[in-house]
Amino acid sequence: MPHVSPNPTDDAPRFRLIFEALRREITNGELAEHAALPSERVVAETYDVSRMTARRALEALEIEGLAYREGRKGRFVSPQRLTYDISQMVSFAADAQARGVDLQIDVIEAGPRDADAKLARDLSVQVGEHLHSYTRLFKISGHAIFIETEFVIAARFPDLLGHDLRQSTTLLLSQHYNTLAHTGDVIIRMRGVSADEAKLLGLSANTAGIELEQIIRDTAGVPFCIGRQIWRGELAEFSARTIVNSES
Amino acid sequence: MPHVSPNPTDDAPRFRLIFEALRREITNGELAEHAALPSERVVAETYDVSRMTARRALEALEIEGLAYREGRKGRFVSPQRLTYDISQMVSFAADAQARGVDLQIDVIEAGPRDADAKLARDLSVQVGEHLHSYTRLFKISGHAIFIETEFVIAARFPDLLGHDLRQSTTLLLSQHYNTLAHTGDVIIRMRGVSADEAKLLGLSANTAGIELEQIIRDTAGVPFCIGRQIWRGELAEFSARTIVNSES
DNA sequence: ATTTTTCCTTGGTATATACCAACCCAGATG
DNA sequence: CATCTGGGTTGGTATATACCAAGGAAAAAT
Repeated sequence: MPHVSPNPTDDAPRFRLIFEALRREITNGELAEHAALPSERVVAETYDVSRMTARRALEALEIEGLAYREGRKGRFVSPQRLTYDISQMVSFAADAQARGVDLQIDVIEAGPRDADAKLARDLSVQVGEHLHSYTRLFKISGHAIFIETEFVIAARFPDLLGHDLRQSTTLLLSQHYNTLAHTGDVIIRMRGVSADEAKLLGLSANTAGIELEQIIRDTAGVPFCIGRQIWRGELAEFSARTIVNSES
Repeated sequence: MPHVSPNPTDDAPRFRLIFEALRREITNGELAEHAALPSERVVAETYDVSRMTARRALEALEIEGLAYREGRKGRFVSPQRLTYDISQMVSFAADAQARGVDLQIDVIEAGPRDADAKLARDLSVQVGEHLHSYTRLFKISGHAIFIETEFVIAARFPDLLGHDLRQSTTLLLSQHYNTLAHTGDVIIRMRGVSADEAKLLGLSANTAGIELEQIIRDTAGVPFCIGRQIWRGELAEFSARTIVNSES
């Protein structure tokens, strides 16, 4: 009997009730991290709603950060959020390895790239300056977390791309080129992931993610690296320690 | 003729093509900031798709940060993103006023509140300690930007709620209680807004937003204020200046 | 001139259906 | 044994429809 009109017991939308029921299952621990959630069709049948309504409930879980999709395999319970400390300029890779996390870095692309207007400005070089550019996918325990593209001044780091990029580049730059990250500017914003990014992250296009843009400077205050990361928004959180410029 | 099968000219989903067409209109400047976008029904007719498909295209614009919804009034072009510098502990209110922004603060709620486990830990007080709590809605040029709830130790700031809260509380605390923000910890994460928050921000429930949690400490390093903000994700970005702890 | 009413537009929710592409696994084939 | 091949699963896209509630604006009543 379709269109029976609003729910009699509760005036909240039906997808919301389903969402709350599933959320309870997750927070109660009935569903463990990375456990498979019921599929759209199963949810639809279980709660006697259409598949579209079931989907809305499941999508609400994703937005809430409680679930994630893995391509066409299904939906799964999100693990605890990963905290990334942006005020410690220590590289994510070095930090993760130090904490014994099962980190894996895939190199997606690496090659030369000339500075466009924005890169030139951020790196304080001329437009057209030769840069190295490399894009890497960071995974933890097999789960994609974020994609990072970095741009460094080629003249300053000759043959950088000849090294193995599946490791912390912070360490690489300090060990082989005597360049130490000292200060940096970071910008964080929410935005939709592109089709390419979605594919790498195992998301569907137009999912919201968090973009992190970093300008990294050496001890002399000279910028030498631009990093752009796009994170799965539901898996990460960013912490910072701030000290006031005591203008008192 | 329904179900005519994939688009012949382009194999991208149809909602994506519409999304891109609308995006072009926005980035080209054909649609100004805060200008009304065509409604779901108009888009559906214009591009000869069903309303659901039209809706998907419009929702993609929201995720991308290019559009926002205002209740049931319609969708509008997002203004330029607001940058909030989290490493300058200067209050948002004071900063905005200094830059001549038309900021308006609505007090939603204010009253006593006892510390729960998490608040007690963050403020280094006993569970049950009396706190002042107040929730305020920040708007710029009439557009809601974020909701902030702050918790301060009541004993330290007697009669704080007797003051006008429609101003920078950073200033309030420094002028009347001689307490200066000096250091702070910030956490940023993406999460869905609750139904209440959505109403205040003029969003629909289960839209993604950005949550910002701050612990603010005085010059002696003693925490005295916890702030929790939930931002419209598409309208904001957060910047930070970081200095490495030079562990070299 | 002000208030009330009505109507239309807008997004919000929901159903029912259809076909597609990717994926996984089990069973058949080589 | 390894490699194909189906069939079933999953989400992805898309249509067509229906009714609701909130909001705005113009029309009607006061």
